[in-house]
Amino acid sequence: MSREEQILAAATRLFAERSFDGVGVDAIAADAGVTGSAIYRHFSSKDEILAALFDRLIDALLIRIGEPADDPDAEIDGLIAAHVEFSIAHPELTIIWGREQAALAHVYRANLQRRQRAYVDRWIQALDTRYPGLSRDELAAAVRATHALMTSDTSRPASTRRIAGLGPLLCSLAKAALAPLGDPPPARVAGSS
Amino acid sequence: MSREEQILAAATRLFAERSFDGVGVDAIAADAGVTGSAIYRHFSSKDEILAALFDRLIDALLIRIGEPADDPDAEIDGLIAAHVEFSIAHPELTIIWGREQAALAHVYRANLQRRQRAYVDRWIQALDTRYPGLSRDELAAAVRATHALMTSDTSRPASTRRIAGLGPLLCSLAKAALAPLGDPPPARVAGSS
DNA sequence: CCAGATTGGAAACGATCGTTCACATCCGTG
DNA sequence: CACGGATGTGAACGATCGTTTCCAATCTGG
Repeated sequence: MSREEQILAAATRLFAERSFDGVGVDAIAADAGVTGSAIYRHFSSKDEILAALFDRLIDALLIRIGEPADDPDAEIDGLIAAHVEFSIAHPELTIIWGREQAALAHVYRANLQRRQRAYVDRWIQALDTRYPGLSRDELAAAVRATHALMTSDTSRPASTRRIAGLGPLLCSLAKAALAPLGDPPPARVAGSS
Repeated sequence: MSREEQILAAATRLFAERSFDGVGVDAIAADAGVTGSAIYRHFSSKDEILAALFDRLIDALLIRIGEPADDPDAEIDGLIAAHVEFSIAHPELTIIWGREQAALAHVYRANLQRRQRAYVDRWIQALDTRYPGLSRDELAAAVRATHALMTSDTSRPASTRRIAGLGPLLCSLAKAALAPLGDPPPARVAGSS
């Protein structure tokens, strides 16, 4: 594990436990086994560390969702499973993702928002196909609601035990939450009733 | 509006926009029309301001939910409506609630957690009555998931427009999300099929 | 009008913040 | 061995942090 990765791992842990503004570079460096000034051999600023974390986060997320499925229901199920699995596999990054976006310096924010929008658009596309007739604002709100539901375990106090079978539970809740968005569209060709 | 309320209003706005650690007492005071040191005429510390915000937040929430309803479905619907309406009426407090709990000083944390547990227990009771047979951990996870869904609009970028009919949409999504928890329990006395 | 309490401002405190700089150490390559 | 680049340390920087202190202004009740 390179020093750079050690620093990122320490920053991930500390940013999640406290916050970006609540953690100093000296604390991150100490957790990585060096002194504060050594941070600047690997990152040009504290902000760049946070930006690197967001970049890795989106990478890990985009890798999980793969290529779109043809069947609308299968596509949504795949997106849900990927998102839930990510939030369980990387709880600390998930916490940072939901909490520290405003703390990201303006210089790096545009890039994060662009990649993030690509991810959300994939969701909106999937929902629009499966539940047609909704406005883009409504679709975006539904996506936000579903994402919040799936990452809700990160708001659990760190002391409490993570329950077994959490992933399937969150998947079923997320899938069910989308039901009121509408009935499935009619199949392209006439067939079964 | 008393100076104390002005300070709390300024703190609410700034803590929500930036974060607790990211806002200095001078900024809060300036927003309230005084200098930084004047803060300490009304609050003993910056932490006490945050504690006061949490206290008011729980107050506003507990007032909204009122007394428990007899019908399990009506009770859940009431809880959902109250929570959604609160998060829409007080978006800044909702942001702070979800983001700054760890920033609250240890001295004030126990009180917040006690009152918050009372609120969550009311939810767990309602869900346990309507969807019996689940473990307490599962119920707690479902409550967290539903709460996250209902407050998801606070993760919207501040620049985007809030959509009309957001409240009913979130209510229906929240209600539907609970469906996979199980079928309704049989009525106490034999009657309609 | 005056005594006392309330409220606010200016300045300063020690601490911590992110960052830089000068210097030492190490390591691979010639 | 000599050398240059990569890596790390310790000290210091200006800035900002939360807080305290001292003093002035304002208000209130007798």
